[in-house]
Amino acid sequence: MPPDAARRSDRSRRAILVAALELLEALGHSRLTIEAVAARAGVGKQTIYRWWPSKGPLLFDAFLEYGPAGADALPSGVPVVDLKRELRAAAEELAERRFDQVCRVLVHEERTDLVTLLLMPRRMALEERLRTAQRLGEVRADVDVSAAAELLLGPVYQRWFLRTAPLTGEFADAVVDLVLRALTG
Amino acid sequence: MPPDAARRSDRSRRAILVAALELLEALGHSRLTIEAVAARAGVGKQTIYRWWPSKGPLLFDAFLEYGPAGADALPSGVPVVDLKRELRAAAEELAERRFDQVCRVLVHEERTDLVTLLLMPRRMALEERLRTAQRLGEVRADVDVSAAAELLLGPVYQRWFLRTAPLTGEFADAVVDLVLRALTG
Amino acid sequence: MPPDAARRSDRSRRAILVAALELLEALGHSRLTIEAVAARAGVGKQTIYRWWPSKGPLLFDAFLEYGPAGADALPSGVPVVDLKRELRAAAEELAERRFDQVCRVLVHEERTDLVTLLLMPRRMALEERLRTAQRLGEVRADVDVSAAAELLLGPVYQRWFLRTAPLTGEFADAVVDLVLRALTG
Amino acid sequence: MPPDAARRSDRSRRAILVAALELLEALGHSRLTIEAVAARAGVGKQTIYRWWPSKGPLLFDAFLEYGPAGADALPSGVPVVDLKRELRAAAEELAERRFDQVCRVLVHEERTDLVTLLLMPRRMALEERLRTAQRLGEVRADVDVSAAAELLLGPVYQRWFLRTAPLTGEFADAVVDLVLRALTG
DNA sequence: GTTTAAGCGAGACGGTACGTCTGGTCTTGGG
DNA sequence: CCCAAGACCAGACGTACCGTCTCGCTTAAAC
Repeated sequence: MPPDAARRSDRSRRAILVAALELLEALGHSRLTIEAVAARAGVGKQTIYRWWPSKGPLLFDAFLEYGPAGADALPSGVPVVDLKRELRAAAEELAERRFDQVCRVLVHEERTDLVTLLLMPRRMALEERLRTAQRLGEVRADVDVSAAAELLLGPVYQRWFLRTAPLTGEFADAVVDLVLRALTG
Repeated sequence: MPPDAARRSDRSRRAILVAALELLEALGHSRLTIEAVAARAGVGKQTIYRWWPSKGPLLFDAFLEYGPAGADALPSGVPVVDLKRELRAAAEELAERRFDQVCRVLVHEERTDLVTLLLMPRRMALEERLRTAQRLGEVRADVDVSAAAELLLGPVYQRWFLRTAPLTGEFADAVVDLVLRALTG
Repeated sequence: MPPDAARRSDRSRRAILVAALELLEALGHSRLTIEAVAARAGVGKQTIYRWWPSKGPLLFDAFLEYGPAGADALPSGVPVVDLKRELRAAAEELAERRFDQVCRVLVHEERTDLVTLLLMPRRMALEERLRTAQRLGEVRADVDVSAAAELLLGPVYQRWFLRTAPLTGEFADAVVDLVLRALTG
Repeated sequence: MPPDAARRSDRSRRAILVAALELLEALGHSRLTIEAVAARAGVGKQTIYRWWPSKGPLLFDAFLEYGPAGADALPSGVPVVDLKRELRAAAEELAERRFDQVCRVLVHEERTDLVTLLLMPRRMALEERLRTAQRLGEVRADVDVSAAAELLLGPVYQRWFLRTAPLTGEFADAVVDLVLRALTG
């Protein structure tokens, strides 16, 4: 039977999540071991295995709880500016070591549900900006917002994941400019 | 000092590469072990470690040598048709188990140089089609072919490694249609 | 830090010792591997390495625990008879495969302290008989019992480890007869 | 078929024997590997395996060829003095590292024929002294010279092989004194 | 207030694979 | 055809982690 969450030690839980993130940053995803997390957290291995099935979900929780706040600037109302801001923010997020490594663990474990969850807020915000742009007539009305978001994020994700080229703000801007040409009347 | 490549046993080399691919297909990248490859190839483990540092480069070589031939159809000369063909081919390649698994091992081992190498031929072909289109005036002369290729491939690669949605031919076509709008006069 | 002996699994410990002796008997000391002992005992290799540094001490413990009982006959009180009995017993012990093989492993690993420990009981018994003989006046009072024991055991041990000649009971008797001439008035 | 001894390279042979003894002295018998001998001798491994079946015979040859000369003093004619000289010489020989290690390899490989060959000269000399003593009436005529030699050497070999106690000249003398009591009228 | 019964730190356990080392054989090119 | 060199197959070595298990010990709810 599953463990009783009510009696769970919050002290241990937090120690584990913090230790996981610290080690992830220090060692990278492939050298991170559950054993080391337990040792650094001063916790029995079983306490980790009791609450998480593997590294992936553990790091996911760790990131959710101790990851960066991500307080975004308010939209300016100018579509092209806001879209660029949003895509640059996405690129910067991916460049952060913790975020990057967590995502890579999740991709490696094929936990796409969790990766998606992690990437979703950014995507929702981007779609919101696209809808605004649509309302203002800067994007054609027949454009599928979801497809458009994929078009914008695709090149960014690719550069991140495959590291084919540096993931700069200028690149993000260029993508926005190019894609916008496809979306305008 | 490094081993003497001139005296290398080609018989063993081929047996190892074949065994690696077979086991990769049967077990997937996470269950594939060097030990099993050696056993199936009828080879000492040392013979693998002598020539490859880890699973990643081993599978890379295996795929290069015994991967699919990739005999592509001749270009039709109609840019939109050829671009769609090319992007569909890229998507189909990624969907193939062997290719997928090899790439994932390489990403996990942080050997993105090799992933890039693996993906490069497709990209080169795509850029060639774009240049043809440019010559025919279907793509503006000022468009950066490399950036355009990234725009086309980005969404496809994203769906592949994040598995956020099925990687169909229709999707590839849609990407081409959308991006072409950005690239035409 | 060293492992916690209190939490040691006695089941595993016994299984390992038994397996070690069985394999020693079946294979001889040079073909005996830790790996095989672990497999036969149904135990992880680490459980052996955790508690023993090498084959030598492992086999030593195994022999101490599961070696022959050594229930010796009561002394008859006749010195020459008891000395012969004792030396014959020593010779027979050395002829036993398990004992022989354990000693050879220990000598090879330069653990002569343990060999000595293994041979000590026999020697103590022999010295006891010599003291009795001394009390009865069959051995001169000024004889060093320890040196005398060495004189008796030396030829036996020599034949054992050099295998220069068969180690028979008659030989042991002859040694006793000869040495006694040196020890009597 | 066996290799053709006539075409054997004497240069290699000597280099191997010297290297073997040097490494034996440096590493001890259990850490000595054929591989290291070949490397140090600048010789292919096969050249060793072609001419010697294992470490034992190799070291035996090495010792015979490059071991100490052992030019012994002339006998004094006084039996007890000569016997003591002889047994002390035996003890000193065994104390020498090279001799010791070669013997141990041979004992470990159960090549008692070769050990015997190595120890035989000493034993022959000792028996010669015993026969002289017998001729001079210091040893009874009915004493079996061979058995007597065994009685003398046994304790010495034992202390050497098992290292139960230091193998001093005094000890050798004491053995002679004690045993002589058994051999005189 | 005691008594349970869980979670907990600790770490031993049976396993699996690692990457290294050595043994003994086979192959290649040079002399 | 011997030799140096060293690649080869084979398989044991000792280590690192895996995920499970068992120990006492808190510790908080249920009695």
